[in-house]
Amino acid sequence: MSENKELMRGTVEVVILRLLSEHDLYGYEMIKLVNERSNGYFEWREGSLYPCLHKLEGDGMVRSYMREGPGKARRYYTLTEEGRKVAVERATFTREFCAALSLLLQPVPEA
Amino acid sequence: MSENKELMRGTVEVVILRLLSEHDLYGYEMIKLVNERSNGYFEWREGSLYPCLHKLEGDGMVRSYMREGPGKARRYYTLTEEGRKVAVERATFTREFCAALSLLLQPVPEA
DNA sequence: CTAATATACAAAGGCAATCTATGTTGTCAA
DNA sequence: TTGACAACATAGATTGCCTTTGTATATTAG
Repeated sequence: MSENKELMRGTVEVVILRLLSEHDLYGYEMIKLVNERSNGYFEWREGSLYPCLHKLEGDGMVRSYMREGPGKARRYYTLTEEGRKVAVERATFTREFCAALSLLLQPVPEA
Repeated sequence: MSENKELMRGTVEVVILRLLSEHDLYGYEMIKLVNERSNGYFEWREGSLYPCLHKLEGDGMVRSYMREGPGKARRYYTLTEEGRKVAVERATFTREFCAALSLLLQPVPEA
């Protein structure tokens, strides 16, 4: 499903923000979650995700904290107030963009 | 409408191919057409389009020819047989990708 | 008739998000 | 104890597009 990796561009941030709108998650969990939910259209790897998470943290969109438990300690991410606002805006915009693109790409009517 | 230029990535080629599936067009015309049809979500400029057209021609997806007429001579583009096939495939794939992304970005249900 | 604007094509150079690749540490099952 | 997997991390390369600049012609305004 790697027909066009370029399409993924600009989607990582907004997908992360949307995921965290439901509840806190740790990085590795996001990867599994997205790859399952997208019916194979997304194929996230660590290298795609972690740099982006760090950037979002630097931008004040998310905060992180360690949580101990069974297994290895995990770094959970949570939305800041700003992040929660931006999540809605960007998700809305991106859905509208998808709609506009799909419209442009409608099948050509048969003669 | 330049909230996220990265979203445009990987869309230029498929949109061109889809446009040419209807009838031949020249470059400048494509720009105007897309910017109108997309309700402002696309803001193509020359620098986005022409290099991509040349690439598609190099890849054997399109052919071009000059057409004289009133006004300045224009270079028209037309799909090759291969290009016509790829146009359908890529447009379909991209629409499915948009659907998958929109699904991921569904609004969070209110509590 | 002249200036300004729009049409039309072209290409060099740079950016920035992402991918590839690799590394580390810790856990668990065989 | 060895392999596989979980979990995080980052350096470096890639690449498509944007910005900028350039050319030339056509059209409209004044």
